Amino acid sequence: MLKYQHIAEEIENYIEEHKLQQGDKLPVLQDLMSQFEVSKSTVTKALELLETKGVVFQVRGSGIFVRRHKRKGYISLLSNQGFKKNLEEFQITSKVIQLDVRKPTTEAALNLNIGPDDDVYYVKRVRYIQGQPLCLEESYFNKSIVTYLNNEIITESIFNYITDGLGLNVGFSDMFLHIDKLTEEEAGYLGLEKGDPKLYVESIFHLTNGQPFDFSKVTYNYVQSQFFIQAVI
Amino acid sequence: MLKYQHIAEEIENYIEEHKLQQGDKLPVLQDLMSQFEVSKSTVTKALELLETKGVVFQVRGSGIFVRRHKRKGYISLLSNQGFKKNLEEFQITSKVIQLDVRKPTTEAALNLNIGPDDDVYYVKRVRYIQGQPLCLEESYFNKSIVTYLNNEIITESIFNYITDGLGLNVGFSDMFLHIDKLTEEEAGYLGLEKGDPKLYVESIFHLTNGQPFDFSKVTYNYVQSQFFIQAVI
DNA sequence: ATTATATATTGTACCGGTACAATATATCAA
DNA sequence: TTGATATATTGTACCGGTACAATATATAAT
Repeated sequence: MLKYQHIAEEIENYIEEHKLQQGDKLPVLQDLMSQFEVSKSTVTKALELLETKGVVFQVRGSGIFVRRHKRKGYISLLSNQGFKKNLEEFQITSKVIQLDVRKPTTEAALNLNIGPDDDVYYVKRVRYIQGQPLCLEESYFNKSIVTYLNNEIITESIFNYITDGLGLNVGFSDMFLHIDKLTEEEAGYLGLEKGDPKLYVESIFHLTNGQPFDFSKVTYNYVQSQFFIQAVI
Repeated sequence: MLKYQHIAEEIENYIEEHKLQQGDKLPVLQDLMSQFEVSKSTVTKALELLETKGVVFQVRGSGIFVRRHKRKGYISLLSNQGFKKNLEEFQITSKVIQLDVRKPTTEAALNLNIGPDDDVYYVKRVRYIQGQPLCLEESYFNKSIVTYLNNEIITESIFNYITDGLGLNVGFSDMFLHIDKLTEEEAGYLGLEKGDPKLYVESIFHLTNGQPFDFSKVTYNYVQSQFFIQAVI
C-alpha cells in the first residue's frame, strides 16, 4: 500500500479512537506531519483522499474538520467511495444464476473493445442486502484479461480476485444510469411486480492502462445511495 | 481562476483543437510543462482535475490519453463533473412555481443546521430539458447566508449569483438518492402518471468553511446520467 | 520468428521549500 | 459593548528536486 493511503487510514483511525463527531477539529497539518513522520505533501494527499471519501473537509486558515454526514442504510454506488466496505457493512451476499464462456453481444463487444469472436465470461447474479434482493447483475469479462473464473470466485469478491489473484491493476470506470420500469423477468428475480421502478446502471471497468475488462449491467431495486461531492466547478 | 484550473482548460482546448479521439495520446508531461511554462506539480494538478472529470487517463511509463467516453443525452448529476456545462449543453430552463421567505421544516432546519425560527428562502421550480420536463426541485436557502433572492436570479443560475453576486465560496455537498414512485402532485408537474418511477435526490450544499446553505430535494423524471470514477479503493 | 534481456521513456510518490489567502484571535479606539 | 485593525494561525498553490515503478522499445539469444 502507498504511504499516503496508509496515512489516510491512520487519520480515520484517529477520528474513530478520539470519537470525533461531525464538525470536530483534527490536529493541524504540522502536527499530523510530525505525528506520522511524513512530509507535508504526503499528509495533504492523504487528506485529499479523505475529502473525496467524504470523511473530512479542510478550511484554510482554520483547520481540518470531520465531515461524515453519513446516513444509515445508504450504500455507495460509486466504487471510489468505499465500495468494498459496503460488502462487509451491509452483509451483501450473492447467488449465481449463470456462469459460462460465450461470445459477446454487440453491445458488450463494443464496450469491452473486442471482436465478436473473442470470448467473454458471462456472469449473472442476484445480490442480496441483509437477505433482501438488492439487484440483478449481468457482467461480461474479457476472457483474454480475466482468464479464469469459477463459482466460488464470483460468489466471493471478483475484484479481490482480479487484483490479488490475477495481479491486475484496476484503474477507472465509466458509469451510466437511468431509471425505468422493471421487466417481468427482472421483477421475478427481485421478488417484485412488473412495472415497479428500477435504477439501471451500466459500468465499464478499465485497468490502469486503459483496457476495459468488465462491462456490467445492474438493475437495482429500492436502493438508497449516498455521494460525496467536492467543489463545484 | 487558479493556475492549474487554467492549464486544465488549456489542455481541454488542445484536445479539441487537435481533434483527439478516445485513446489518443497527449504530449508528455515534460512537454506540457514547457509548453505552458509551469512546473510539474501544476500540470499534475491540472491532469488530476481532468481525470476526475473523465477527460483523460494517465498510464505510468506510457503517457496521457484521452478518455472522453461520452454518451449523448446523458447529463451529470454530480456537480463536480461539469454540472455547469449541463445547463448550456442541454438547454436546461426552469419555471418558478413558488418563491417566498418562510420558516424551515424540521427536516430543512436539521440539514441547514439552523433553528426553527430562522428564516429560509423557499424555492420550488420545474426544470426543463429541451422543452421537456426534467425535474421538480424544492430548495431551502439559509437566509442569513443567501440574503436576497428574486425571480430573475432563480430563473438564471442561482450558483452563479451565489459565487459572483454574493461572493460566497461553494465548497462541497452531500447527496443522497433513492428511487421511488411519483406522487400525484409530482406527476402533475412533470406531465406523467402517478406511480411512474422517479429518481429522488437530496443535496446539502456547503460553503468552503463547512456551513450548509442550500438544502434541495429534486424529483427526476426519466433522467439519464453519467459518472466518471477514479481508482477503486 | 520468437523469446528473453537490457535500456530508455514516462508518470507518480515523496521530499522540502516559499508565498499567500482565508480565517481566527488579540488589540485598540470609539 | 461595539467595531475596526493589526497579528498570528493554518491550509493551499506553486516551485523544483530525487527515486522509482510501470511501460515501451531496442537488443541479443535461441
